[in-house]
Amino acid sequence: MKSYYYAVYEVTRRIPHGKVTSYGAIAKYLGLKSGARMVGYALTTLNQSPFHGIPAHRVVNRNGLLTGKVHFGSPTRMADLLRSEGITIENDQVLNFQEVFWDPSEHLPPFIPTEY
DNA sequence: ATACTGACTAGAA
DNA sequence: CTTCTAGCCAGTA
Repeated sequence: MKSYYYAVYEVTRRIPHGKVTSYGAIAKYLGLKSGARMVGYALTTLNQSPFHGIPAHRVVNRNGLLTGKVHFGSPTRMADLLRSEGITIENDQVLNFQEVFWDPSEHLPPFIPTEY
């Protein structure tokens, strides 16, 4: 497993309760060029990794769409988790996306690649 | 080793 | 406005 996977997990773990972020935002914070896809891939392996307490449901795509919901077992699991945190979901999409969006590069200290 | 597949996204057509 | 395309790179067959 590649090292930046851990970085992705760390960032995801720090998303505040009731907030969401996007794959691209995480990729940008980590300095992965166009690496949004890799972020999604890293989260895919989350199911079989030792990291289970990670709030992966707080990561959506740039439009606030719940693109990763198919990985949560039930079709409504991801949306339910988000709703339980006070986020409004309709049609698998975050309605108040702007308000609940949390940008890692604005709330976390600068990422240092050498620490992984 | 080659081919194909994605929890993506920005830009071109 | 809506597709389409390229770039991204680890897994799997």
